[in-house]
Amino acid sequence: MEATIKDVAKLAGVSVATISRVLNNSAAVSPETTEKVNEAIKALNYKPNFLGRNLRKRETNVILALVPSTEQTYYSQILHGMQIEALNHGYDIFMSTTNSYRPHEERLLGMLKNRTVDAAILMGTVLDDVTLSELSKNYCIALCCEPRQGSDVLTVLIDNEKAAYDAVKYLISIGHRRIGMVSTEVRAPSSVERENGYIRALGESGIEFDERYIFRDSYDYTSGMKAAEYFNRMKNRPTAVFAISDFLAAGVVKKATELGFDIGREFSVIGFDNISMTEMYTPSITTVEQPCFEIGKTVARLVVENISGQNHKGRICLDHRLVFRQSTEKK
Amino acid sequence: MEATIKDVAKLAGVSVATISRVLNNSAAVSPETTEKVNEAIKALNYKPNFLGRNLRKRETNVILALVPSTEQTYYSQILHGMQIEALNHGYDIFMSTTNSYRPHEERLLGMLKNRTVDAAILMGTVLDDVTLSELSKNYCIALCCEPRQGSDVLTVLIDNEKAAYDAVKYLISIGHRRIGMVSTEVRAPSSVERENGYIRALGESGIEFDERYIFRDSYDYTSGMKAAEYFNRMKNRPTAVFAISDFLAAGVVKKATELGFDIGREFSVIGFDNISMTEMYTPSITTVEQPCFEIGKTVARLVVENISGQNHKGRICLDHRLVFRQSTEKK
DNA sequence: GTGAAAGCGCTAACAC
DNA sequence: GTGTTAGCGCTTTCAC
Repeated sequence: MEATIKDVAKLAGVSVATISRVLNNSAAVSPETTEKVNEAIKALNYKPNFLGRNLRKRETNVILALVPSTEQTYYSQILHGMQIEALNHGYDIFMSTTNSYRPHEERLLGMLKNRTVDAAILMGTVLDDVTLSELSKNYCIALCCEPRQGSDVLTVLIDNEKAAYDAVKYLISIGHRRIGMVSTEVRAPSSVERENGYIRALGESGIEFDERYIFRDSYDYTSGMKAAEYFNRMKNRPTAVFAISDFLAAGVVKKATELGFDIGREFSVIGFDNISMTEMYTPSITTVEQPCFEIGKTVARLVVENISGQNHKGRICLDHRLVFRQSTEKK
Repeated sequence: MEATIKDVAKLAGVSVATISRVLNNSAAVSPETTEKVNEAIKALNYKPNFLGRNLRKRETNVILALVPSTEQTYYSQILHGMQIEALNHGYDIFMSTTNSYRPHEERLLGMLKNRTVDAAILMGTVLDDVTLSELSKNYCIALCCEPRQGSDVLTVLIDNEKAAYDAVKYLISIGHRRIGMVSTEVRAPSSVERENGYIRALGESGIEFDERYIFRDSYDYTSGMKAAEYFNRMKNRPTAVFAISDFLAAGVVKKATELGFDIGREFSVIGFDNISMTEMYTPSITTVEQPCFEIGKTVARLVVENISGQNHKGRICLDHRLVFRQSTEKK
């Protein structure tokens, strides 16, 4: 059996209130008493039970970070940023995966309701807008990277439309006119916004948009390979491809290489996220980088502030940047 | 203000004890009463406060999974396995990162002491053996994939020595005699065991072990590139390389390709972990696969059983397997 | 089958 | 500066 605050009080010869005061530095305690208390704490190897504390204080100092899966390594730096910032404010970040499966996600969000956590940050969700809005009325939640239309839930992310626009504009600037895009059938808002950026960049450069230049399938790299095959079979093949994720871009590069294309300035590929693989790949892959660490820090800070009564909401956009690598380079 | 069990009791016209019974199915309650209670619960949109429950029951049904960082995607399937299995037993898995930084790890393990979590699973630790053993006396902890010598803490993993042995034996079987190894300066037990397997495989095949054929540096792929450069400068260059991680293997492949080596049967590379990149890479990389999902399920199950009073300890080994890809194939 | 009441470990108001 | 005490929301023993 572990020591409780009572045991410490008894040993130190003071009341439990005094122990609590020393523990929390919540009121003045005389130096002599403080020392006695600290000795008793050490002697009993006492650790406060947070269940008691949390129940009493109605808070846990834990923030839940929900990701669809940990397969996507770009979450790594976001998580790191959240953790560092949260720690600064006395909070811990716990991560869990929803597997993009509604019952899992609902179970985890139930932890807001049963007070297991103080807040939740969602990096993607399978909930509908209504459920999400309803939830945000009563609990402290935020979205990270993946926005929801028609909801003013606090959301920290980049401007996906502009990021895609910049990527495609760059492809145009190095001479491409027929530019394919690899997207997903799942209409995630970030994907839709990236498609819009692609379309705007073409339009501004007087290139007619042709729906057939967008290939949509799943998220994994085999879809990128399928995309490369698809583009290869077209009459007017694209000479460049913009993919909404690095996995897809890698698939395109892999298959295009097999098909004999010479990846670089002549046949260019741009991905999205700047996961570590893009640098390790041969050829290395040009990509759009999200400021993951900053995104993580920002969303954690705002969520902590919301827990303390503030009311940040709506979108907070941070700056993306293009990272230039071999897949768009002159040889 | 949220509804509490008292509010529900009042509305349903019964005692709080009865509400609790209905909630937990812990004792017989008449059908009529049950219905009244359920109606009141629905009417008030009541959700039990787990802080109260947890305090009273002295448990949280939460298991903490600690990883050094989420950069290593091979944790993904382990986590998934843990989650699925834990859920079956009514537990949730929360993950947090230690950044291989002792204060962070200690803070997180403090959650065992302050009862924020019921158990912890460590996929790597920076704690010393004594601290770890001491901790395991009083709390429910387990190690996953990364063992500790001289500790009988429950550990679920593969036989790293045998896995490395198998990989190197395979390289020998396809004709290699000069085989380099890429390891890390940090003497993680799993790395040491893999080095031992490498040495045993050479010995059994009558190949003299030469310390210079082991290149040790850091974990990331640039170290793999350095290794390739190092091996390339040797008089009797290796014709094959076994790396203790896929990142290192990818670095070797990348640099060796740049140096003009033709990766495959003639110059072979084997990695470790089977992260998704090994399949996406060009050439795809032969590697040792750990049964991650099974490892996750197993450690979660054993930990849950330990929470309920059992005393599993020591090593539990699961089977690895070699995944053959282009980096060891005939062209 | 149901209720009363104790109490999990802690904090914080209030009294002195 | 310190102690007394109520009570956070829940489960569970013990009566009936």
